[in-house]
Order: sequence, then C-alpha cells, then structure tokens
Amino acid sequence: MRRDSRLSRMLHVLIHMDRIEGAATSDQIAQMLGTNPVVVRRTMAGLRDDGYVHSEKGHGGGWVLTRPLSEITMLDIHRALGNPGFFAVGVAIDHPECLVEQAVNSALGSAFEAAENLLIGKFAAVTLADLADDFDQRMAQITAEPNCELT
Amino acid sequence: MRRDSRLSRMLHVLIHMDRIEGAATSDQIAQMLGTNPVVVRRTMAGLRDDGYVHSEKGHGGGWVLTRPLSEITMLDIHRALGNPGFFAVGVAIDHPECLVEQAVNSALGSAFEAAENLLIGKFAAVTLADLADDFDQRMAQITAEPNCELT
DNA sequence: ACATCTCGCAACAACAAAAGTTTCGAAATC
DNA sequence: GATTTCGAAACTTTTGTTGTTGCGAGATGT
Ligand code: FES
Ligand code: FES
Repeated sequence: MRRDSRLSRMLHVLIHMDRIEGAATSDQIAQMLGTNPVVVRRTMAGLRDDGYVHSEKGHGGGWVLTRPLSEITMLDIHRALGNPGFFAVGVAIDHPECLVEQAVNSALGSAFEAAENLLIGKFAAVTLADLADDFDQRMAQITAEPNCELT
Repeated sequence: MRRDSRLSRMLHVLIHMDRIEGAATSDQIAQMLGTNPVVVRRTMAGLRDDGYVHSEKGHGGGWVLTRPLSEITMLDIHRALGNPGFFAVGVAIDHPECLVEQAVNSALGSAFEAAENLLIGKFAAVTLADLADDFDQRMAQITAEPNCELT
C-alpha cells in the first residue's frame, strides 16, 4: 500500500524555508520535492489555512513561515494536512451485529488506538526547531555539500 | 486512503471456522464477507502456506483449521498475510543526502518504529482463543440472533 | 500602462494498487 | 462420469492519489 509522504515532505520544506532569505516559490519547492508546483500549492494550502505559512503573489512572492519553528510541532503539521489516518490496516465492518466481528474489532481497535495515542504524543513533543537542531548537529559532524537550490 | 481489512476479516473467519462442523467452502466464506470466492482463496493462501488452515478439494471440501485457536495469535495472521506495513503515512526519500531530510525522517522513523513495536507486542499477546472467549462473554451478556449461515 | 511573476482554483488526465471477475485446469467425492 | 471445490493466471473494474492544463487574480517591476 502506497504511503502518504506529505508530512515528511512538508517538515523538510518548512525547515529549509526557515533557512533561506525571502520567499520560496511553489516552483522551487516542487523541484526540491521532485513534483510540480500545483501539488505543492495543494499540500501547502492546509498549512496556510492553519496559519503556519503565508503565501504572497507577484514578483518576489512565494511562501514564508509566519511563526518560529519552535512554535510548530510535527503534530501541528499532520493536523494541517487534514489529520489523515496513520494506519494502512483497519477493521472490517461486514456484519455490524456479529459478535465475533465485534470481539475482533474491539481487540484490533484498542491496539490501534494505543498506537495512535503513542504517535500523537511523540509528534506533539517534537517541534520543528528540534528537528532543525538535529540538522545542525548532523551538519557539525560531517560537513557535507548540499546539492540543491535551497541550502 | 483505503484501509486493508484482510486481518480483521481473516480473524473473523477463523473464529467462525472453529465453531462450525466440517469445512467451510470459499463460497460460504465469501458470502459471509460480502465478497467472492476467488478473493477468499487469494487471502487464505497465505494462511495455508503458514500452516494455520488446510484446504481440501471436492465434495465436502473447503477450509479447516489445522490447530487450536489458542495456538494462533493475531500477529501470526498478520504475518501470514504477508506482514503488510501498518502505516499509511511514511517518510519521503527525495534527497537521501540532505541532512534536513535525514533529521526529519529520523524523528518520524523512530516514532513509527515505537508505534509498530507497540502494535506487534499487542498483537502477539492476543490469541484467537482470547477473541473467542471475548465473543462468548458478549454472547452471554446479550443473547443476540446471529444473522448468517455460519453461526 | 504594461509585461511578468506568482498563487488560487477547478477541471481533466494519468497512474497505481486493491478488489473483483472470468476462465481454465486439477483433485476429490458422489 | 458428473459434480464439487480449490489453484492459478489473465483480465476488468474500482478507487484514490498524483500530475497536468488552463484560466483568472493580485503583486511587483519597467
Ligand atoms: S532538499 Fe534538503 S538540501 Fe536540497
Ligand atoms: S459473519 Fe459473523 S455471524 Fe455471520
């Protein structure tokens, strides 16, 4: 089953945005992500609606962060993307009145609920500033050459 | 994103199989699941390969359990279905050498790993006999009328 | 003013994965 | 030998995502 990588991509983008001068255009971001600008706008629309970024038209326009990375958690971005379900596996509801199905789905459901709560807790605990710090540490260790337009 | 409900369905089926006389045909199971026999065979093939069920051809043939429910865990069935990934959300690998991406994916990856371990632990701890017991308790509480061929 | 850049939005096309269907064959029972 | 039932391959349908195209609106530069 194909995986939704929007969260990973958006986190990546936002941290880069924090490090560059001025605005990043949808085109630049699209190239960085190996996709096209319309997809970028579609994805970032959620972040804009939730107030994490702002978009500006015209010359020198594009996307800018509207608040410091320290005030955005991974969970915030997940929510801004529409709070998509984390799981590719779920319960079947073929016979809602069947007690076997109920017993099975209750066991499955509580396991997934526990896993989801764990994920939510972990995501809420990490700000983008934490990720940026992690990046700095990695950068300090090995001085690697970034290979794309946005450094 | 569409969810894989094979695990839920197979657990449901196996517990029913334990309660009926003789073999259950792919056709019967398909009706119970609201699908068709070919899909059932496809899905159950994994369980057969891992030795949880046996299939017999010809008159009176079909599927039978090859071991007691107490010796099968939810995790066993998940594995028998090809050990599909639990998550619908995953990391993007657009620029493997980008340290920002690495930092992001490390944070995401460790969260998913923890959640997956939690799920595996929970699934391994529940046998199908446990689910059947849960069913019995539900049955004892409310005496409901089963509505399908397999009671 | 006018050209250019950039986002916003909607409609459409392309693609991929899962599920469902059809068809044939093989083995077991009646 | 007829019938039941699984096994497997090929094909179609469905569904959701992603990518594309096209037009319009707002902002900036000349
Ligand atoms: S995409 Fe992260 S360095 Fe270019
Ligand atoms: S499907 Fe569970 S009772 Fe019929």
